[in-house]
Amino acid sequence: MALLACSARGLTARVSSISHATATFPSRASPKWSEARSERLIAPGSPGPPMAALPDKKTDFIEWYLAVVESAGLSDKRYPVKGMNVWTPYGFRARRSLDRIMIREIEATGSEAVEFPALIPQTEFAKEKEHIQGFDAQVYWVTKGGANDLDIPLVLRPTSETAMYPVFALWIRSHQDLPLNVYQIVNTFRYETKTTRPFIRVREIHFFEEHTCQVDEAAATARVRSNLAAFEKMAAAFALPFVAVRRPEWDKFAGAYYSVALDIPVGEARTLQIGSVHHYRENFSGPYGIRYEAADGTSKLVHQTTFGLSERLLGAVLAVHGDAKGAVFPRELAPYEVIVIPILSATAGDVPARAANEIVATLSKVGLRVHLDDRNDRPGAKYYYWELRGAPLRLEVGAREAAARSASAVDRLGQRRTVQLDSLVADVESALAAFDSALSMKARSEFGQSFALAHSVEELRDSKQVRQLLWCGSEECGHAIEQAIDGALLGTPEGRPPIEAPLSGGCIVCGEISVRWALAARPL
RNA sequence: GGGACUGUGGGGUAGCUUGGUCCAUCCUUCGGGGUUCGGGACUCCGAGACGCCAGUUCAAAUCUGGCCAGUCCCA
Repeated sequence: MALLACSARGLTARVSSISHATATFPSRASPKWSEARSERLIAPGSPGPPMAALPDKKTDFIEWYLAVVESAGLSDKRYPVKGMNVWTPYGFRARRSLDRIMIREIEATGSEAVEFPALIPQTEFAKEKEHIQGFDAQVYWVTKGGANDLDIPLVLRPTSETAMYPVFALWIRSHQDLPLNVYQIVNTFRYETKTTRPFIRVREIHFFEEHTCQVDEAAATARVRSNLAAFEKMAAAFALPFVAVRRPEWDKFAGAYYSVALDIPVGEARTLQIGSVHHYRENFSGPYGIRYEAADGTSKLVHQTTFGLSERLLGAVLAVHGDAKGAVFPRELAPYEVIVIPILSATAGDVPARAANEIVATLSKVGLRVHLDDRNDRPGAKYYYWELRGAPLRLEVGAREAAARSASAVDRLGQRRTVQLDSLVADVESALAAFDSALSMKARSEFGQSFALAHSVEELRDSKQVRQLLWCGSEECGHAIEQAIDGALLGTPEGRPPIEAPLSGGCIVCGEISVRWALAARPL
């Protein structure tokens, strides 16, 4: 059983060693990384010494990912508990942006923020059988208060159904109280035994969860659709193309009637689940007694839904948009939208610095997230620095621009243009908009190339893409597909499948003619 | 749960086989000074490590045992 205990000695020893940390590369031994490190390359146009390159994204994806997270200064994973990482100032800014987008879109659908406690009594946690079975191996238990054993052990929330639903039962009396749509953004805890990765698989999760109670199944189904629509808007802000997939029976959320997962393709034939929406029907309202008096006077159970997202979205954005130079943030998610770099020189005096200050003042006045980089470094070093950290747009002002009341704007995809100080806000806005649209176009094109049809079980083997195939819906054939692809049957797309093709032919395993589209891949 | 491997400054490493030549190599990083600033500048000075605990030995980064941490493979 997992306890919260952690070696006090280990903690102090390690913490003292990281107290002055400004380091950029992973500390944990990694043979692949050191191989990659030994390959250095000379940065194009660099007169200086050879610089360390990031590992290759295509061939060493995980190494590349870890190096980007570390060297972009987004997370410090040297905290001495596996899977529990430190949010650095820069990473926390990205997290705030993430929260802001989620909050904006969910509140637009009439959901309200709440916060429930992190500790859940075992007695409440145990009420829904499938749910506890699903989480049993993953929960942290709090069993002591000081030196005394607690009479009822407490679960550190792995998700909040069992914390909220006893209270929902108190809140809801009549159909007038419905729908109840609430969400919270809190940390949840899951005892992962597999290898943990910053943002993607962690033990302390920065989690978004919406929980709703509806009058009946149809209303709950409508809520699921509304959540999917809300996510579409969030995904637009992240420039992340995704596919919503109804998971097969054997892979749905513990306790759900059905689960719709939000998946994105990453790398070769791999997918990453970045969120999920669940329809619970009466599966939880029964055990927790969440009933209401209907207009006709009868007592009914509510139908519930949930919508879950997490910091993994940040990982997904890095994985999808990042490149050989490092992270790439879409405008809304970026810690800073605009970086201003004065180009100093002995002959220009303080002219560039004054222009830079004017730019920062103008842009921050309208609420843009701007950062002035006035460190004593060469401009080129700053360009590389902010490219690594994924800043969408940088403005360079030297003597030439200052004299012309302009600045050079270069976006993270390398597009260069000139902006005028006298129409600065509009010019910067349009540069950012152009960058975002180029970024989503690029992502959409890569998304499109990540899927391929499979016409037979044979074609699943050694897939380089996510496979779309015909499936009869049986568990037996599903498992045969999973075995062939050495991964998972993700399920059936909600709405249009990634590849639009006529639904003709039979199940690729058994030949049955009554079929649907399904997707298969190797989850990351 | 079973097996294999790894642990050296903030990051990456050399040294370990054959104990001494190691108050530990190199790159990067960090602090201070000067010069410089349109794609990773230069220079001078300085800072920083053998995972932990025992054992063997005249002598341990190096050998042995235990512990802790991490990585990979299998169930």
